[in-house]
Amino acid sequence: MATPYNHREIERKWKNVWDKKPVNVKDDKKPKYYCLDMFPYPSGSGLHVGHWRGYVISDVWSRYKLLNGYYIIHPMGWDAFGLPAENYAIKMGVHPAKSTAENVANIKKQINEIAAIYDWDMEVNTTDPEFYKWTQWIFVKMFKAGLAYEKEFPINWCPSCKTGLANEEVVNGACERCGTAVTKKNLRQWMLKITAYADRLLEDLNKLDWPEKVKKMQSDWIGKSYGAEIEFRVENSDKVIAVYTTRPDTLYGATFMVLAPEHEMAKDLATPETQKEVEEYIFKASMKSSVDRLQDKEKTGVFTGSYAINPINGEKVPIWLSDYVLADYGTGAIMCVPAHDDRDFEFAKKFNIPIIQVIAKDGKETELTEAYTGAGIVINSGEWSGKDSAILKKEAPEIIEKMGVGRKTTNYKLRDWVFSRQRYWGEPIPIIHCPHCGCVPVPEEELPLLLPAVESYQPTGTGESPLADMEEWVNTTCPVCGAPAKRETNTMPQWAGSSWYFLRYVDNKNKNELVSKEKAEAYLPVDMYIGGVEHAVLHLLYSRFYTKFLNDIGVINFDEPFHKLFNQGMINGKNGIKMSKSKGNVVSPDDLIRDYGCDSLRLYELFVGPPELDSEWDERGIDGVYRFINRLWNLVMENKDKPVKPTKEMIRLRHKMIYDITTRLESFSLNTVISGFMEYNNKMIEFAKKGGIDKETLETFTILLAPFAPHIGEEIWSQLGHERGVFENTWPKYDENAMKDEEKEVAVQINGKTKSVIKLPVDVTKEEALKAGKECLKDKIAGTIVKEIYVPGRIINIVVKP
RNA sequence: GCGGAUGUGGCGGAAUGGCAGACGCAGUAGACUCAAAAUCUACCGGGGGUGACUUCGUGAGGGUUCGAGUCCCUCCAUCCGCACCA
Repeated sequence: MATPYNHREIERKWKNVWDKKPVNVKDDKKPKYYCLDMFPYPSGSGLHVGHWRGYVISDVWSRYKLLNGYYIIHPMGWDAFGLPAENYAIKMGVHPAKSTAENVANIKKQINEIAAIYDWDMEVNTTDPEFYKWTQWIFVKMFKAGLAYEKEFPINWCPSCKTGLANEEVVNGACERCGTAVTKKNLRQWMLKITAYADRLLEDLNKLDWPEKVKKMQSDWIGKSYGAEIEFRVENSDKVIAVYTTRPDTLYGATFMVLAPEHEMAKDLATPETQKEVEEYIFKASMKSSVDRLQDKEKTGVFTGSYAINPINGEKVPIWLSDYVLADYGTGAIMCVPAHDDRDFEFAKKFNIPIIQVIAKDGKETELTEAYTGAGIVINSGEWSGKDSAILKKEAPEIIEKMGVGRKTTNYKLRDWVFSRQRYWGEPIPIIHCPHCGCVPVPEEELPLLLPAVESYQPTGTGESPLADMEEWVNTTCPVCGAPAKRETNTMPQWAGSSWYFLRYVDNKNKNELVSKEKAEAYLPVDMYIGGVEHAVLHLLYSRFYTKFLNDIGVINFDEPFHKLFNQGMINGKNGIKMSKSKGNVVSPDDLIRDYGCDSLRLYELFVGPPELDSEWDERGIDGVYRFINRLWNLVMENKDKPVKPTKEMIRLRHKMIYDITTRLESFSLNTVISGFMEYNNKMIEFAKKGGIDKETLETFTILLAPFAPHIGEEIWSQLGHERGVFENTWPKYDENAMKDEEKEVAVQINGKTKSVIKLPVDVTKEEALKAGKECLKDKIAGTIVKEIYVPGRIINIVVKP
């Protein structure tokens, strides 16, 4: 009996070997392949089996590419600024710098248990001044390019996190982090003009090999629409109100107009009779939170008392105020066509405003019980009547433009990025407020602007950051005129560092540049990015924006950061419940590694289910892969020294194995790769029982398995008598001819139902096959044969009529 | 409301339009053992039949096809995203 497989000893052995001699070393003669994980924020609770999955996938892919002859860039770092780290620090009563350092050390230890080929020489930490120097530098460059600007307006405010939030951080009216309902707060903010890149961010999605879902989420988030701005003159006044519409074809049906309560003209439109009511409505709207605004299904509104003139037909239309119109989209005012817009219909019904149908499916006016939003024939529209509404929709903007009452235009849902946070644990925004010169950036040579140590880092809740209390830090002099001036006290959001960290890995010790031209050209951009889907419109959009900006100012020579993206599914606890400390269903990898070994856990992480879907963790399932490893070990131990001449069947098995594993791996069907290993292992055991299995097949299996289970891969490879490591091989190639069977089992059917199975040579002719098929079914064919079908190697189907 | 994904044994899941349930977990029986664990062997969707067999079966209902889990249409359920963006 051979020595049983001892995972503890063998895994320790190979970890030591790799520490001394890593399997992936820098080699500029090889093509590079950059495989990146979304870097973690170092929380105090550590990793669970769900976090492992993404890291295992990226390591398997990296090692596969390594065997295909690439030099692999596979770095890891820490997204250590931001609310999670700071909230943890406040909870535990320690300084964020200290708790962050401890958590990084802890998680690094856990990540090393995965045995991934991370290159720790490339490690970055967003809280390291040598790193955030460049985060600040990018901000200064954006400021100089006019892309960072100050603005005071009511922003999304999380009362629990006590900070402002970007639109992307508000989910269903609640804070993305803590779930607290978001309120509005009027604050002076630093903004980044991401809208200046809206078109490029939208169009360049086409270049990306990303999941369609993520591309769609980004394109919906950018939300480009095509339409027209149309000017309505206010009756008895020289005021003009512009509205934005995507349906200029319905202009004749506009029977009223609605302005957002925040619209600059809202108050002025009130007449003495309506003034009180209008002011009340405006006040009430200003008090509403975004959650209230979402939840109020019933439309509210107030008539201003003024009328506008529809420019196409000179009709008088009443001007209303309602909070269903958003102030910061389009012009903050809309023309309302109740017959062809659901919201306008609802509003018109409630306030008894006339409804005029201008589009009919078949050209005939009908009684409308709801808005008709589809296309059709234009009616009741003067000289436009009779046209096809879809065509008119495209023509109308030009007609309006010629009339001098508007123009063709586009709009975006995307808003500029609220970039300042009223919190301590972030990069200080490197701006100095000078009473004479205004906003002046900290000179580039003075960066990094260090985050000062403060005694109280708790958020103040006042809209000021804790830095505001540090007089000696806040008070400074203007770098331009030397006058006394004050520092900006807001900090950057967590997304600041993560928007560009992947660029820094390849040149993380460069004191003079964010990344050198040579290294950027040699190693960037990222070829494969692996992480969860939760960042679809946050980190992934921001990173694209940063990359495009850095490309524009000549730092890098590409404008998309991540060529291919893979979103792994989550691993949940029993009954699909998300793993969390409070639910008590967190499965830690530590015990599993002790009992089953790293290789078993790596295999099981992939075997649980398709990598792109969420999976349920079943504790007992890992026994299956553990048994597989042991059976493989026993097979190798019992057969490695037997000289077995490979038979045709063994050679066929070997090539089929390479083919199956490679095609499944290439299509990222990693769960079926693992089941493939089990299948082929079982087949090799069958051969072994009948006399033996040849060494080359065992070797091939070992190389294929090595990226998935590297310890046992190395160990078996060395047991098979090799001095050099298993990763010094190249990925095996299959030969199509060698994997072809001589005979195939063919199902014989009558009317599509299998009645028998026969073995046929693969080169049999159709006639011979059908003859053999009919021969074996001769007792069962009752009636006349109407059709005979033969699909080589698969089925014979005899179609019979009774 | 709009958009997307998913739906297959007791469970996780496999199936270029061609033998549904690969692979694994759990389970049943047997071998080994004083015994247990581990391991090995066999079985393992439902109904019917002693049996070679037969019949039903991939969320529901239609359709296309010699043949449908797979393609088309209409629903249902679950999950995710967006949500007054004019």
